Amino acid sequence: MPRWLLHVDLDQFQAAVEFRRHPELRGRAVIVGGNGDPDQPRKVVTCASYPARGYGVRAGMPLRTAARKCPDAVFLPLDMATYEEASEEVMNLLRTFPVRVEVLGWDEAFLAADVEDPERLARDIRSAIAELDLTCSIGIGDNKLRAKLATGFAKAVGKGEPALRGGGVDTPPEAEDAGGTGIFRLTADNWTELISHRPTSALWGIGSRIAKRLGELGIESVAQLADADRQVLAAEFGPTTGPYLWVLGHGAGDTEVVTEPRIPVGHSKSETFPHDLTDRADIDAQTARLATAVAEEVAATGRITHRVGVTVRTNTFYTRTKQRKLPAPTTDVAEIVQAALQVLDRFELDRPVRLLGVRLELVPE
DNA sequence: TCTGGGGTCCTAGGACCC
DNA sequence: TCTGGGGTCCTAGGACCC
Repeated sequence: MPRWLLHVDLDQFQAAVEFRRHPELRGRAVIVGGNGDPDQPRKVVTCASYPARGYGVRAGMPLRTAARKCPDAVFLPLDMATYEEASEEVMNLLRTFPVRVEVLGWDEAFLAADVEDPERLARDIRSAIAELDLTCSIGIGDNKLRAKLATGFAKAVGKGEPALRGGGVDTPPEAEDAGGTGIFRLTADNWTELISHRPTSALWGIGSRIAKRLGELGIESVAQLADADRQVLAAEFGPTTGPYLWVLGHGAGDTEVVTEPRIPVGHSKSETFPHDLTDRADIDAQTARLATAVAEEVAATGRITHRVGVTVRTNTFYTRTKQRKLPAPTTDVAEIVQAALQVLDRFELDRPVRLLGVRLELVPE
Protein backbone atom coordinates (compact mmCIF):
# COMPACT_ATOMS: atom_id res chain seq x y z
CA MET A 1 0.00 0.00 0.00
CA PRO A 2 1.24 3.48 -0.72
CA ARG A 3 2.57 5.61 2.08
CA TRP A 4 0.74 8.90 2.46
CA LEU A 5 1.50 11.88 4.63
CA LEU A 6 -1.38 13.83 6.09
CA HIS A 7 -1.04 17.22 7.68
CA VAL A 8 -3.86 17.89 10.12
CA ASP A 9 -4.32 21.50 11.14
CA LEU A 10 -7.04 22.61 13.54
CA ASP A 11 -9.03 25.62 12.32
CA GLN A 12 -8.87 28.83 14.42
CA PHE A 13 -7.74 26.59 17.26
CA GLN A 14 -7.83 28.79 20.37
CA ALA A 15 -11.06 30.46 19.26
CA ALA A 16 -12.60 27.06 18.51
CA VAL A 17 -11.70 25.81 21.97
CA GLU A 18 -13.35 28.89 23.46
CA PHE A 19 -16.50 28.19 21.42
CA ARG A 20 -16.82 24.83 23.14
CA ARG A 21 -17.48 26.53 26.48
CA HIS A 22 -19.09 29.66 25.03
CA PRO A 23 -21.35 28.20 22.30
CA GLU A 24 -23.25 31.49 22.11
CA LEU A 25 -20.10 33.04 20.56
CA ARG A 26 -20.03 30.67 17.59
CA GLY A 27 -20.05 32.59 14.33
CA ARG A 28 -19.05 35.80 16.04
CA ALA A 29 -15.88 37.85 15.77
CA VAL A 30 -13.80 36.53 18.67
CA ILE A 31 -10.25 37.61 19.41
CA VAL A 32 -8.11 35.63 21.83
CA GLY A 33 -5.03 37.26 23.29
CA GLY A 34 -3.43 38.85 26.34
CA ASN A 35 -5.68 39.11 29.36
CA GLY A 36 -8.75 39.79 27.23
CA ASP A 37 -8.53 43.56 27.60
CA PRO A 38 -8.37 45.14 24.12
CA ASP A 39 -6.70 48.23 25.59
CA GLN A 40 -3.84 46.24 27.06
CA PRO A 41 -0.67 47.58 25.46
CA ARG A 42 2.15 45.37 24.18
CA LYS A 43 -0.10 42.35 23.84
CA VAL A 44 -1.05 40.77 20.55
CA VAL A 45 -3.73 38.63 18.98
CA THR A 46 -3.01 34.94 19.42
CA CYS A 47 -6.02 33.74 17.46
CA ALA A 48 -8.82 35.50 15.60
CA SER A 49 -12.01 33.67 14.66
CA TYR A 50 -12.83 33.57 10.95
CA PRO A 51 -15.46 36.35 11.26
CA ALA A 52 -12.82 38.53 12.98
CA ARG A 53 -10.40 37.79 10.15
CA GLY A 54 -13.03 39.18 7.83
CA TYR A 55 -12.31 42.55 9.43
CA GLY A 56 -8.60 42.18 8.76
CA VAL A 57 -7.69 40.98 12.23
CA ARG A 58 -4.67 38.66 12.20
CA ALA A 59 -2.58 36.73 14.69
CA GLY A 60 0.35 38.80 15.88
CA MET A 61 -1.50 42.09 15.54
CA PRO A 62 -1.56 44.39 18.60
CA LEU A 63 -4.82 43.97 20.49
CA ARG A 64 -5.53 47.69 20.23
CA THR A 65 -5.24 47.55 16.46
CA ALA A 66 -7.57 44.59 16.39
CA ALA A 67 -10.07 46.49 18.53
CA ARG A 68 -10.04 49.38 16.11
CA LYS A 69 -10.53 47.13 13.09
CA CYS A 70 -13.28 45.17 14.76
CA PRO A 71 -14.88 47.15 17.61
CA ASP A 72 -17.68 44.65 18.10
CA ALA A 73 -15.37 41.71 18.62
CA VAL A 74 -15.46 39.70 21.81
CA PHE A 75 -12.02 39.69 23.43
CA LEU A 76 -11.05 36.67 25.49
CA PRO A 77 -7.98 36.07 27.66
CA LEU A 78 -5.50 33.35 26.83
CA ASP A 79 -6.04 30.14 28.73
CA MET A 80 -3.00 28.04 27.92
CA ALA A 81 -3.92 25.17 30.22
CA THR A 82 -7.26 24.68 28.48
CA TYR A 83 -5.73 24.82 24.99
CA GLU A 84 -3.08 22.34 26.01
CA GLU A 85 -5.71 19.98 27.31
CA ALA A 86 -7.75 20.31 24.10
CA SER A 87 -4.61 19.71 22.07
CA GLU A 88 -3.89 16.50 23.98
CA GLU A 89 -7.46 15.41 23.38
CA VAL A 90 -7.06 15.91 19.63
CA MET A 91 -3.66 14.24 19.42
CA ASN A 92 -4.93 11.25 21.36
CA LEU A 93 -7.89 11.01 19.01
CA LEU A 94 -5.56 11.05 16.00
CA ARG A 95 -3.58 8.20 17.57
CA THR A 96 -6.70 6.01 17.51
CA PHE A 97 -6.47 5.89 13.71
CA PRO A 98 -4.19 3.45 11.89
CA VAL A 99 -1.51 6.11 11.48
CA ARG A 100 1.72 7.25 13.06
CA VAL A 101 1.42 10.72 14.58
CA GLU A 102 4.08 13.42 14.82
CA VAL A 103 2.90 16.36 16.89
CA LEU A 104 4.02 19.62 15.34
CA GLY A 105 2.47 22.12 17.71
CA TRP A 106 -0.70 22.52 19.71
CA ASP A 107 -2.88 22.53 16.63
CA GLU A 108 -0.94 20.58 14.03
CA ALA A 109 0.28 17.08 13.35
CA PHE A 110 1.78 15.01 10.58
CA LEU A 111 0.34 11.55 10.08
CA ALA A 112 1.93 8.71 8.16
CA ALA A 113 -0.61 6.30 6.77
CA ASP A 114 -0.34 3.24 4.56
CA VAL A 115 -3.72 3.35 2.86
CA GLU A 116 -5.15 3.19 -0.63
CA ASP A 117 -7.61 6.03 -0.15
CA PRO A 118 -6.12 8.90 1.89
CA GLU A 119 -9.13 11.14 1.23
CA ARG A 120 -11.37 8.62 2.89
CA LEU A 121 -9.06 8.52 5.91
CA ALA A 122 -9.02 12.31 5.99
CA ARG A 123 -12.82 12.44 5.93
CA ASP A 124 -12.99 9.97 8.80
CA ILE A 125 -10.55 12.05 10.81
CA ARG A 126 -12.50 15.22 10.17
CA SER A 127 -15.71 13.51 11.29
CA ALA A 128 -14.05 12.31 14.47
CA ILE A 129 -12.68 15.77 15.23
CA ALA A 130 -16.12 17.25 14.58
CA GLU A 131 -17.34 15.03 17.43
CA LEU A 132 -15.06 17.09 19.68
CA ASP A 133 -16.81 20.24 18.42
CA LEU A 134 -13.68 21.22 16.55
CA THR A 135 -12.88 21.43 12.85
CA CYS A 136 -9.67 20.87 10.96
CA SER A 137 -8.23 21.06 7.50
CA ILE A 138 -6.18 18.20 6.13
CA GLY A 139 -3.46 18.27 3.52
CA ILE A 140 -2.50 15.05 1.80
CA GLY A 141 0.92 14.69 0.23
CA ASP A 142 3.67 12.33 -0.80
CA ASN A 143 5.99 14.05 1.66
CA LYS A 144 5.73 16.46 4.60
CA LEU A 145 6.34 19.59 2.57
CA ARG A 146 3.57 18.83 0.11
CA ALA A 147 1.17 17.72 2.82
CA LYS A 148 1.82 20.93 4.74
CA LEU A 149 1.28 23.12 1.67
CA ALA A 150 -1.78 21.12 0.72
CA THR A 151 -3.38 22.21 3.98
CA GLY A 152 -3.16 25.80 2.75
CA PHE A 153 -5.31 24.85 -0.22
CA ALA A 154 -7.63 22.84 2.00
CA LYS A 155 -8.17 25.91 4.19
CA ALA A 156 -8.69 28.17 1.20
CA VAL A 157 -11.79 26.20 0.33
CA GLY A 158 -14.88 27.95 1.63
CA LYS A 159 -13.01 30.11 4.10
CA GLY A 160 -11.74 32.77 1.73
CA GLU A 161 -8.21 32.50 3.02
CA PRO A 162 -5.21 32.97 0.79
CA ALA A 163 -4.15 29.50 -0.29
CA LEU A 164 -0.55 30.08 0.63
CA ARG A 165 1.64 32.78 2.09
CA GLY A 166 2.41 35.25 -0.64
CA GLY A 167 0.42 33.13 -2.99
CA GLY A 168 -2.52 35.43 -3.58
CA VAL A 169 -6.12 34.49 -3.06
CA ASP A 170 -6.54 32.21 -6.05
CA THR A 171 -8.02 28.90 -5.21
CA PRO A 172 -6.99 25.94 -7.32
CA PRO A 173 -9.78 24.45 -9.44
CA GLU A 174 -9.36 21.10 -7.74
CA ALA A 175 -10.20 22.75 -4.45
CA GLU A 176 -13.48 23.99 -5.87
CA ASP A 177 -14.19 20.50 -7.16
CA ALA A 178 -13.60 19.16 -3.70
CA GLY A 179 -16.73 21.04 -2.69
CA GLY A 180 -15.35 22.64 0.43
CA THR A 181 -14.40 19.46 2.18
CA GLY A 182 -11.37 20.96 3.87
CA ILE A 183 -9.19 18.28 2.30
CA PHE A 184 -6.66 18.71 -0.48
CA ARG A 185 -4.06 16.51 -2.12
CA LEU A 186 -0.74 17.86 -3.38
CA THR A 187 1.80 15.47 -4.92
CA ALA A 188 4.45 15.38 -7.61
CA ASP A 189 1.56 15.16 -10.11
CA ASN A 190 0.12 18.62 -9.46
CA TRP A 191 3.09 20.31 -7.82
CA THR A 192 4.29 22.11 -10.93
CA GLU A 193 0.84 23.26 -11.94
CA LEU A 194 -0.10 24.60 -8.51
CA ILE A 195 3.16 25.74 -6.96
CA SER A 196 5.88 26.50 -9.49
CA HIS A 197 4.56 29.97 -10.42
CA ARG A 198 4.29 31.04 -6.78
CA PRO A 199 6.87 33.11 -4.93
CA THR A 200 9.55 31.19 -3.05
CA SER A 201 8.10 32.47 0.22
CA ALA A 202 5.10 30.19 -0.35
CA LEU A 203 7.36 27.28 0.61
CA TRP A 204 7.47 26.00 4.17
CA GLY A 205 10.95 26.90 5.36
CA ILE A 206 11.45 30.00 3.24
CA GLY A 207 10.60 33.17 5.08
CA SER A 208 10.81 36.81 4.06
CA ARG A 209 14.57 37.12 4.58
CA ILE A 210 15.60 34.18 2.46
CA ALA A 211 13.01 35.08 -0.16
CA LYS A 212 14.58 38.53 -0.38
CA ARG A 213 18.10 37.16 -0.74
CA LEU A 214 16.90 34.73 -3.39
CA GLY A 215 15.30 37.66 -5.17
CA GLU A 216 18.67 39.39 -5.23
CA LEU A 217 19.98 36.33 -7.07
CA GLY A 218 17.16 36.71 -9.60
CA ILE A 219 15.18 33.86 -8.08
CA GLU A 220 11.58 34.92 -7.47
CA SER A 221 9.44 31.88 -8.19
CA VAL A 222 9.52 28.29 -7.02
CA ALA A 223 10.23 27.25 -10.64
CA GLN A 224 13.27 29.51 -10.74
CA LEU A 225 14.47 28.07 -7.45
CA ALA A 226 14.13 24.55 -8.83
CA ASP A 227 16.19 25.56 -11.88
CA ALA A 228 18.83 27.41 -9.85
CA ASP A 229 22.46 26.37 -9.70
CA ARG A 230 23.07 24.44 -6.51
CA GLN A 231 26.64 25.72 -6.34
CA VAL A 232 25.37 29.28 -6.37
CA LEU A 233 22.86 28.51 -3.63
CA ALA A 234 25.52 26.80 -1.53
CA ALA A 235 27.86 29.75 -1.95
CA GLU A 236 25.14 32.18 -0.85
CA PHE A 237 23.45 30.20 1.91
CA GLY A 238 26.03 27.69 3.07
CA PRO A 239 26.66 24.02 2.32
CA THR A 240 23.60 22.74 4.18
CA THR A 241 21.00 25.45 3.67
CA GLY A 242 21.78 26.13 -0.01
CA PRO A 243 21.12 22.65 -1.37
CA TYR A 244 18.18 22.31 1.02
CA LEU A 245 16.51 25.31 -0.61
CA TRP A 246 16.96 23.72 -4.03
CA VAL A 247 15.33 20.55 -2.74
CA LEU A 248 12.41 22.60 -1.42
CA GLY A 249 11.97 24.16 -4.85
CA HIS A 250 11.41 20.72 -6.29
CA GLY A 251 8.79 19.93 -3.68
CA ALA A 252 10.93 17.10 -2.43
CA GLY A 253 11.37 16.51 1.25
CA ASP A 254 11.19 14.51 4.35
CA THR A 255 8.74 11.67 4.72
CA GLU A 256 9.87 10.51 8.14
CA VAL A 257 7.30 10.82 10.90
CA VAL A 258 8.74 10.90 14.40
CA THR A 259 6.22 9.65 16.94
CA GLU A 260 8.41 10.02 20.03
CA PRO A 261 8.11 13.39 21.76
CA ARG A 262 11.14 15.55 21.04
CA ILE A 263 13.56 16.01 23.91
CA PRO A 264 13.87 19.76 24.46
CA VAL A 265 17.34 21.23 23.94
CA GLY A 266 16.51 24.33 25.93
CA HIS A 267 13.88 26.15 27.90
CA SER A 268 13.26 29.87 28.14
CA LYS A 269 11.05 32.53 29.57
CA SER A 270 10.78 36.07 28.34
CA GLU A 271 8.57 39.00 29.12
CA THR A 272 7.72 42.29 27.48
CA PHE A 273 7.00 44.73 30.26
CA PRO A 274 3.97 47.02 30.12
CA HIS A 275 6.37 49.89 30.87
CA ASP A 276 10.06 50.01 30.04
CA LEU A 277 12.47 49.34 32.87
CA THR A 278 15.07 52.03 33.50
CA ASP A 279 16.16 51.28 37.05
CA ARG A 280 19.07 48.86 37.21
CA ALA A 281 17.75 47.28 40.39
CA ASP A 282 14.46 46.54 38.60
CA ILE A 283 16.29 45.03 35.63
CA ASP A 284 18.32 42.82 37.95
CA ALA A 285 15.25 41.81 39.93
CA GLN A 286 13.23 40.91 36.82
CA THR A 287 16.11 38.95 35.37
CA ALA A 288 16.46 37.06 38.63
CA ARG A 289 12.72 36.39 38.71
CA LEU A 290 12.68 35.01 35.15
CA ALA A 291 15.81 32.95 35.80
CA THR A 292 14.32 31.52 38.97
CA ALA A 293 11.10 30.56 37.23
CA VAL A 294 12.77 28.93 34.25
CA ALA A 295 15.36 27.14 36.43
CA GLU A 296 12.63 25.74 38.66
CA GLU A 297 10.68 24.51 35.64
CA VAL A 298 13.77 22.80 34.27
CA ALA A 299 14.62 21.31 37.65
CA ALA A 300 11.10 19.87 37.85
CA THR A 301 11.77 17.93 34.65
CA GLY A 302 15.02 16.51 36.00
CA ARG A 303 17.09 18.06 33.22
CA ILE A 304 20.49 19.68 33.78
CA THR A 305 21.49 23.13 32.58
CA HIS A 306 24.89 23.79 31.02
CA ARG A 307 24.46 27.20 29.37
CA VAL A 308 22.60 30.32 30.42
CA GLY A 309 21.54 33.03 27.97
CA VAL A 310 20.00 36.43 28.60
CA THR A 311 18.12 38.50 26.02
CA VAL A 312 17.63 42.25 26.32
CA ARG A 313 15.35 44.27 24.05
CA THR A 314 15.50 48.03 24.44
CA ASN A 315 12.75 50.54 23.76
CA THR A 316 14.13 50.94 20.22
CA PHE A 317 13.47 47.21 19.69
CA TYR A 318 17.20 46.58 19.50
CA THR A 319 17.51 43.00 20.67
CA ARG A 320 20.63 41.16 21.74
CA THR A 321 21.42 37.86 23.40
CA LYS A 322 24.48 36.93 25.40
CA GLN A 323 25.16 33.52 26.81
CA ARG A 324 27.65 31.70 28.93
CA LYS A 325 28.62 28.13 29.49
CA LEU A 326 28.52 27.23 33.15
CA PRO A 327 31.75 26.04 34.79
CA ALA A 328 29.92 22.79 35.43
CA PRO A 329 26.41 21.59 34.53
CA THR A 330 23.95 22.23 37.34
CA THR A 331 20.37 22.03 38.53
CA ASP A 332 20.96 24.57 41.31
CA VAL A 333 18.50 27.45 40.96
CA ALA A 334 20.63 29.97 42.86
CA GLU A 335 23.65 29.16 40.74
CA ILE A 336 21.66 29.62 37.54
CA VAL A 337 20.24 32.93 38.76
CA GLN A 338 23.76 34.15 39.58
CA ALA A 339 24.95 33.13 36.13
CA ALA A 340 22.05 35.00 34.50
CA LEU A 341 22.88 38.14 36.46
CA GLN A 342 26.52 37.86 35.44
CA VAL A 343 25.54 37.56 31.79
CA LEU A 344 23.18 40.52 32.18
CA ASP A 345 26.07 42.51 33.60
CA ARG A 346 27.90 42.26 30.28
CA PHE A 347 25.22 44.40 28.59
CA GLU A 348 25.54 48.16 28.33
CA LEU A 349 22.02 48.74 29.70
CA ASP A 350 22.10 52.41 28.77
CA ARG A 351 18.60 52.45 27.28
CA PRO A 352 15.14 51.68 28.67
CA VAL A 353 14.52 47.94 28.63
CA ARG A 354 11.37 46.66 26.95
CA LEU A 355 11.92 42.91 27.22
CA LEU A 356 14.05 40.54 29.23
CA GLY A 357 14.48 36.85 28.57
CA VAL A 358 16.38 33.99 30.14
CA ARG A 359 17.13 30.82 28.27
CA LEU A 360 18.68 27.67 29.68
CA GLU A 361 20.36 25.14 27.43
CA LEU A 362 20.18 21.59 28.63
CA VAL A 363 22.69 18.79 28.74
CA PRO A 364 21.60 16.25 26.11
CA GLU A 365 20.01 13.17 27.63
C1' DT B 1 -1.16 50.43 15.43
C1' DC B 2 4.46 50.32 17.25
C1' DT B 3 6.11 45.35 16.99
C1' DG B 4 4.13 38.35 22.14
C1' DG B 5 6.20 34.13 23.66
C1' DG B 6 8.40 29.64 23.04
C1' DG B 7 11.00 26.91 20.37
C1' DT B 8 14.77 24.75 16.69
C1' DC B 9 18.60 24.82 13.64
C1' DC B 10 22.46 26.87 10.92
C1' DT B 11 26.50 29.94 10.09
C1' DA B 12 30.55 32.46 11.07
C1' DG B 13 34.56 33.88 13.47
C1' DG B 14 37.97 33.62 17.13
C1' DA B 15 40.55 30.83 20.53
C1' DC B 16 43.14 27.01 21.23
C1' DC B 17 45.46 22.70 20.42
C1' DC B 18 48.00 19.38 17.62
C1' DT C 1 62.39 33.78 11.82
C1' DC C 2 58.28 32.71 9.53
C1' DT C 3 54.46 29.98 8.38
C1' DG C 4 51.31 25.48 7.55
C1' DG C 5 46.64 23.26 8.04
C1' DG C 6 42.83 20.56 10.66
C1' DG C 7 39.72 19.92 14.39
C1' DT C 8 36.97 21.40 18.25
C1' DC C 9 34.95 24.50 21.52
C1' DC C 10 32.74 28.77 22.40
C1' DT C 11 29.89 32.90 21.52
C1' DA C 12 27.04 35.95 18.61
C1' DG C 13 23.71 36.42 15.37
C1' DG C 14 20.32 35.15 11.94
C1' DA C 15 16.40 32.70 10.19
C1' DC C 16 12.54 29.95 10.49
C1' DC C 17 8.36 27.99 12.63
C1' DC C 18 3.86 27.69 15.55
